[in-house]
Amino acid sequence: MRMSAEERRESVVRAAMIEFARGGYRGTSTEAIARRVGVSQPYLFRLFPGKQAMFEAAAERCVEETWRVFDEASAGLTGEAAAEAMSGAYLGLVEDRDQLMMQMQLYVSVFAARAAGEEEIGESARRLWESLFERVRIRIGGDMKDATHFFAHGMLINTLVALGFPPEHRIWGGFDECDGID
Amino acid sequence: MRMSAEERRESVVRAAMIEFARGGYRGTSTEAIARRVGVSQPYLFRLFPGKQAMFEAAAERCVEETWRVFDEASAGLTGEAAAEAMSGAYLGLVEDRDQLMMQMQLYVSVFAARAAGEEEIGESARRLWESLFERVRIRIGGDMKDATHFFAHGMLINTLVALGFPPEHRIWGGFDECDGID
DNA sequence: ATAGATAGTGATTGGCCACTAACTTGGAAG
DNA sequence: CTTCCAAGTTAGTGGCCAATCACTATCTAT
Repeated sequence: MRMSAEERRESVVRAAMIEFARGGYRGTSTEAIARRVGVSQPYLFRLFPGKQAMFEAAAERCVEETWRVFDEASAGLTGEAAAEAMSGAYLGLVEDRDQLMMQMQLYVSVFAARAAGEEEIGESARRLWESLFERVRIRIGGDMKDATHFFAHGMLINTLVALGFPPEHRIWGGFDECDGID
Repeated sequence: MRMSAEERRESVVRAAMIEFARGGYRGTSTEAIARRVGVSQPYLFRLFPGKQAMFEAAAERCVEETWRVFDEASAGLTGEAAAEAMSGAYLGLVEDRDQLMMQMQLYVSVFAARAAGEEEIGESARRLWESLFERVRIRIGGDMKDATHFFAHGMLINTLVALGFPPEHRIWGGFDECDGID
């Protein structure tokens, strides 16, 4: 039950990832996060300065986690082989829809923040994303075009998952032959 | 000032597209939409049964509009030429960020609705999307893989726009050589 | 044992927001 | 001119939710 603040923060981040992924920033109540953690709602504000900080922590964790998946899958590989391994790993993430959706929520939230005049959030999100892009690019051999294709197919997968197309649907077929990059 | 209910509904849909694109479903108040239309907030509820109906109308309009752009750009063309024309047209849409973002908002909202147990919304959204996919696929020659690539790059563009990468940023470079499909 | 610190709760509040009800205005046909 | 309908408004309500405050419980070190 009782745990250190650091441990609690960790479980809050994980719960926040799930809740924000499903409800978006505005559509998620801190109450829902607290319920998932198994803690009272006001206590969240001892662990984080505010709701936004929880979202940012969840978003950052999400990007880190994505790289971890890519990194593990392609350990020791380079070029085309690495690309195929990472594509396969990303397709595996389809099972864990929440992580893919947290990405999407990050994107739309950044846009909302920018539309509301808060550009700093956009900058840090861009840095996060670009650093993931760069690490992937280097891993698959350094070609810009290949990296672009890789990410493009990832973003399409996100969309198909969001819309709820079942993996056996024909639209998913396009991935069978090319595994993310061609 | 005074206009027919049908005309008003039309301007509400346009305003809703902009506001929902920027704020998302939960992050957009009907007050904001009403302000943009130039009408009192309660009057929206005479024109639409509720906020959700406004969102659905905006989403449907957004998909229609996307096809209209593709259709105009590729009129009379087929195959690779059509694909290039449509890719170019989509890149043109980057200027009008709101339309691209409304797409993203549709995707995450569908996921949220599904997470909340409302599957019907997901079904109609999938039908909408799939019908766009099909029309594009046929226009570019019928190949499934080509269509998948086309949409994948579209989704990546959405992401880059959301995050606010300026068009001159190097990450956009990957599009210079292949114009959306390779 | 007990003092101090750290983990955690219950009650509350002020603001926002979707939606309703009751009323007012404008304009076109007879 | 007046009557009637559709366009539009003002005022209000109930519910939700982030954040605060004052409080309690549990551990640890001396």
